[in-house]
Amino acid sequence: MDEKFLKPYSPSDTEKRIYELWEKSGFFNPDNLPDAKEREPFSMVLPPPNVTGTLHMGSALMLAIEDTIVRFKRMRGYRALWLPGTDSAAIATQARVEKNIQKTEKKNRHDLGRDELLKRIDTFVEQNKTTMLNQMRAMGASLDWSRYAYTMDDARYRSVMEAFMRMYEAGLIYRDYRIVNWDPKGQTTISDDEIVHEERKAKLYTFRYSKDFPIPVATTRPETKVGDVAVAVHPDDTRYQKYVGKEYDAVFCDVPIHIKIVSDKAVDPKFGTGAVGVTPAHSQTDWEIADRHDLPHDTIVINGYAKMTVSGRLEGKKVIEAREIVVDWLNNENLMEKEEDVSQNISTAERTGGIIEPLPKLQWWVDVDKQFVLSHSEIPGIASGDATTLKEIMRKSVESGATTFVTERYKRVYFNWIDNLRPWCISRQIWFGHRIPVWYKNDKMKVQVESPGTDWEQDPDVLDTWFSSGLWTFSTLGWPENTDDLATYHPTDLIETAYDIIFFWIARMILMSGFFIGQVPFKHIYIHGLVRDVKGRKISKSLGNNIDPVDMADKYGMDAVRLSLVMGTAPGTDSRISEDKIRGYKHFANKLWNITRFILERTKEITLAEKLNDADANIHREVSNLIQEVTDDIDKYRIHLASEKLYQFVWHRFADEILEESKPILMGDDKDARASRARLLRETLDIFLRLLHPFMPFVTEEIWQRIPDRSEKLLMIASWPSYHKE
RNA sequence: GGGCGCUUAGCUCAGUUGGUCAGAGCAACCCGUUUACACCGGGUAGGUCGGGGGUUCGAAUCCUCCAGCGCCCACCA
Repeated sequence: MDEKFLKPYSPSDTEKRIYELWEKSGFFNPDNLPDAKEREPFSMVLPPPNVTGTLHMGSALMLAIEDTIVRFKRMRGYRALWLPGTDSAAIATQARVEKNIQKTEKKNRHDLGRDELLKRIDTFVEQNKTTMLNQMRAMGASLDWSRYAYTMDDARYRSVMEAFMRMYEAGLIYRDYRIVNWDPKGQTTISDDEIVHEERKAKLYTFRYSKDFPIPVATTRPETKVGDVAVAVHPDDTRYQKYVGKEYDAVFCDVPIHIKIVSDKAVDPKFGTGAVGVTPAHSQTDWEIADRHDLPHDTIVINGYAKMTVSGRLEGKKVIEAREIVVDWLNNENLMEKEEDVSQNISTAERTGGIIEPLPKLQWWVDVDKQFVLSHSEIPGIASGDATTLKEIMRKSVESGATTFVTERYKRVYFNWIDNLRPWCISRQIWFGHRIPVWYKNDKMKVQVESPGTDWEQDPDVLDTWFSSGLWTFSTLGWPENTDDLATYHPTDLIETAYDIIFFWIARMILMSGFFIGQVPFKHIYIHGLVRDVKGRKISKSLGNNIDPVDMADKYGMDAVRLSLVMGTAPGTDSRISEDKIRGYKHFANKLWNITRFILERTKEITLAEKLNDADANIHREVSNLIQEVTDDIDKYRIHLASEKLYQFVWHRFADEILEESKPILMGDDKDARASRARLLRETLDIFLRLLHPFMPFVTEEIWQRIPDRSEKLLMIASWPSYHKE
């Protein structure tokens, strides 16, 4: 017996060495697996972590689940590909770098210029990337590094440009002047789903524009009222019918305004006074009302820095200051009728926390409702050559079952989102990202990747990071080229990700994959929940409750960290992590270590029986049932149950009972019983190592490398145990 | 306003198509150090599975109502 077994299992002496053994074997690349060509493919892309920092427990959970599945599939004989990558996370990354520079050098991005800022970002990204890839290795992730992709690398750049061009040619990408979600803090537009609503207390003011104005209106944003062009009332509201169509002039806080009374069904007669001051340039709803009534849209009174642009006492004031000034003015003029406290949802930018200022801007959009002809379609319900829409692709892909949610309820969440989907704003006023391939000269515009000539100016904006992420399942496999990888591994079999990016990412991948290759991007969607701290709180920097997975692995071993994340964590539900939990699973790794020691020690001088006796055959059947259940569980992605069953059986059935009762047998006089039991124990150990390997790859491989009679050299590619159907 | 969930032992949660599903881990208490492991073993705890009603031969598991809690979406100014 290997002398190592005489001491407790030491993860820190083991993990790095074992990972190198795997990586050097070349079998992370499925094409190197024995008889690769005969194997059925299984593929999965890693949701690329943002290069903004280091891995957190959420990423660790994701890696643990995915690695467990891909190791299982590999052992089951699949040509298993797990494709690694990292994400540039445009806005988040640029914001981080800008902040650092602001702090250390007191410079903003304009002081540096576009080229210099991008250089700085590249340096930052390189550093983080190295750290993160090493962390993924530390997790034991059996990723095929030969296919590593980064959202901003050359191959992905080509895919993104190609995608933009094709969508533009199909008329799905267009440029439009309309209200956008402007983030004054990040100085960029963001899409609807990058908004986070925060409930805050606000005051609702009821006032009149002037003494002779007939209708009082209510607002939470008095400062925008200098941009009003109309008052809208509900068509059925009898109180105000007589005023509809009338026009009034007033000077509101030094600003001359012209107000027309219109009737529009978007107005709720029961809210406030039943009359809305219409501010087309600073409200989505109002912009649409203005559209319907042919009102002017160009009454911009707030700029991109959230400051007032009108002249008079409000000039240059921040919106918050302007609000107070307007309120004072209304009170002084006796125009204020009521002030009441209300709570309202305020829109903030997910990445920067800035309060969104709706502003009209000329931006690029993806039209999800426009019809186009999908020339090639493998999506059930849409035939090749059918006219369809992006929204329909998203709907049919899931409705038809071509792609399924492992946790059924997320299907309804997904449909709910599609139903509310509006045009997707894809241009961002930042510098880090894929620059929009559009060129301008005077009032001419060309859409192409290469510059049309020296006197043409490229659009300064870059694409929403989710635009390129949406291509991920196929851009990583070589699209737009017709590669073998694409033919072999797409659609991918599984996507595994957190529920907070179903809309950002899952839906966009379905959209993009459907449009560009007429396929679903993946057959199954496994959604995992958030990892919370021991008190159930979200893990965040400000709370300082982050537990670093690699730190924990240094203390307790990565197998323990992985088990603590996976055990009892049902798909789609949040879980809690604590150091105590991790410590507990370290004990399990050691238990397995000692089980091995016991078996090797106690059976080394016994010649194994040819055949199991009846008692041992019964135990073998028990083990066989376990194999069946565990296999079935993992096949159905119930890895939380599979791991618990294994833990339970190995420790409390096998070690506590079977090994205990084996002691007298192995030391007894019955030679046949001894031989039979020795064989049972050796075989069962072999089976356990295989079954446990996907969950705790390091300790199982380490043991495997040290047992004398193993049939296959590397546990990582050993075959999954078979079982007899009852 | 719309949607999705949660409520099971002190704590954290499992419970897959309704029938050994009333469970696990941790914590607690008692006992044990005969050589695999003290990173251990044995034992103990009695939770009417949030509440009411219903379907069923049978429900934690399906339906309905009620009470708490959470999340997501939404242009109520």
